[in-house]
Amino acid sequence: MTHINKSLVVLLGPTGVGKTELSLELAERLNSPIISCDSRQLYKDLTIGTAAPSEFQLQRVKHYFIATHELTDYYSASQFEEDVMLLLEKLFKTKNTILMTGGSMMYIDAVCKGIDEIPTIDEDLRKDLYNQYEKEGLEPIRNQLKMLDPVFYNQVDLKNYKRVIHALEVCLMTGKPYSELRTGKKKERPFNIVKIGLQRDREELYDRINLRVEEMMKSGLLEEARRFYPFRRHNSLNTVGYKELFQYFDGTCALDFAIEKIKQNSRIYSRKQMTWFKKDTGIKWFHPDEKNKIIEILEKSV
RNA sequence: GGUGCCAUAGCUCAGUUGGUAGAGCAACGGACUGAAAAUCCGUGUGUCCCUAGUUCGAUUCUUGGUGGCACCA
Repeated sequence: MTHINKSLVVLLGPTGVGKTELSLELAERLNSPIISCDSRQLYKDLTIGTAAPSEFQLQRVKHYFIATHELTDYYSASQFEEDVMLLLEKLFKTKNTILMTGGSMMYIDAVCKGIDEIPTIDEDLRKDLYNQYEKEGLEPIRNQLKMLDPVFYNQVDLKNYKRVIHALEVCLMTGKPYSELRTGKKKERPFNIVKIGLQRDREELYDRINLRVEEMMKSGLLEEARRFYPFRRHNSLNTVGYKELFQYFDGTCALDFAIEKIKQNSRIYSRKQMTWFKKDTGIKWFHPDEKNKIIEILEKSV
């Protein structure tokens, strides 16, 4: 059923643009909790390095998907879609407008556009394939994929091991070609979606990112990273701000170099986010200072 | 002050037996359907320090500058 009076407001933008601060104000104004849409802030304890909302901010507005998962947990865009859809169903019973904010592009799309129904891969199967990949390289895996799903084999970037391996995983797991399960169909949602994009001039954004990294270091990012060094093989720690410091701990680079790399990788990440967002013509863009304009738009559209 | 070496992309440097140049890093563009802050792909952006010669043609050879480094005073 469609609730035409229900709206999901999505506040998005590149890392460091100023989403968190504005999201609190908007949430209060909309009388909404905040659904965080961040593939790293959802892990417990990655507080400094992911610039997660502070204790104080979390008290100010109820947040979902902040520090809810263990560093060793497996999580994905598809699970996020499922979790958020269930949550929205519940929240919309008492509220007409819900705010979601974050910069994880695929998570946003999973909620707004949906994602195909493909089973989560069995842990052992994934392990086996990665063992094979480490021992024999990608070639044998490519060949298997070519046999099981020649259609996808011809589409996929054959150098991108994650895509190749995942396609084969799905084939082996389901007994069906991966390409058959990939419909790419957009799911209809029973609520309106309003996307607000936050944007700054590149120089301004880069300055903020660089400064924020310095502040993270002052706040104790080095100690935070050292604490989770034992977890470095987990995906949750394959994250800008941690992986560079792990290299320093490994002794493969100097601390100053690692810090510069964090800044650089954050800047690169912000560009990748913008590359993705630019394709989405449904986003209305604003500078974070244009708060009144944003509120005006929201009052008109929700 | 003298002698020697160097000056080429944002940086570190190749190179052109004279036909206006290319690597790494950086920078920038892009792809993206269950690990996405992941993973992968693409692009050279240049007064070859300045000046005057030689030459059909000079970033390359020669003269004179300028700047840097080293050694000798």
